[in-house]
Amino acid sequence: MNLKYEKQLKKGVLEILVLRLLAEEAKYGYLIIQELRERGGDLFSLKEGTLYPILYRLEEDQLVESQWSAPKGKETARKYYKITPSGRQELIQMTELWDAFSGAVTTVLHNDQSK
Amino acid sequence: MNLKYEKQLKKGVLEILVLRLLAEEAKYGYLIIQELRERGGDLFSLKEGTLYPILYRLEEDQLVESQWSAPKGKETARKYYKITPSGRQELIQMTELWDAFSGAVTTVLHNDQSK
DNA sequence: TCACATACTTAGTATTGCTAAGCACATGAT
DNA sequence: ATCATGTGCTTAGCAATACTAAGTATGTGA
Repeated sequence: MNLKYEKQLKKGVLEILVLRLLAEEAKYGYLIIQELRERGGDLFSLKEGTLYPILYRLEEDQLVESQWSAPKGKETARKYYKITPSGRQELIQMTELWDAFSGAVTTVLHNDQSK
Repeated sequence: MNLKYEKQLKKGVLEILVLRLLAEEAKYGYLIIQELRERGGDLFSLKEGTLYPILYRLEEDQLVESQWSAPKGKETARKYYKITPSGRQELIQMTELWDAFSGAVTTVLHNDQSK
């Protein structure tokens, strides 16, 4: 049942990924969902019910800030999130942690001692 | 707060790691904890309260089988877990999933489009 | 005797991704 | 005109899992 493991693998990682996308430029939620699907296909696809709580947590931790757009013409109002300075610092540390962690996992999984 | 993210990164991965260790040879719980700490340091350190439920889940899913050791002399009885054939199949699929997933995450995190 | 390591178990908590539903608006097809 | 679809945000409740913390039992060394 790969779906089960796939779901678990996402835990914790989605938060880093979202922060990374926001480090490029301010974005709104719906766009983040689309970009994640573009970059990771099914592996990173997620529903609104997953993303928005992540954004709320990031904002609560002051890693991002939000601002409603002033809709021009017929546009729907969008809530734009941008990364904060402390968000950038945190992203650096999280990236280092990810590199160390994923490297260690890969080493164990591919370290063939089983003859 | 790196501890928080570290905890989340482990989710789902610990199960694969435990299965991988058992693919080498039959092992008992306490030994698995020690080997994980050896191989991943703090990143993989886990408490009994985390490991044993993982083993029970793996057994419930029939990916591993357990057998109590016949204690020789003064030894404490130990419960040995060994991987099953379907456990080996699952491990292969989980490893492929991990490689694809971790590769995709690393690509996003290190893809410098932020100028 | 008392602390510690080994070895397994389990109850309860927090985090987080999920489903599912809802609201509001715009657009295109029937 | 109505109805489905896409955009865009919100929220309640569920399930999985790593955690803390405590318990049981044995053996060893100070």
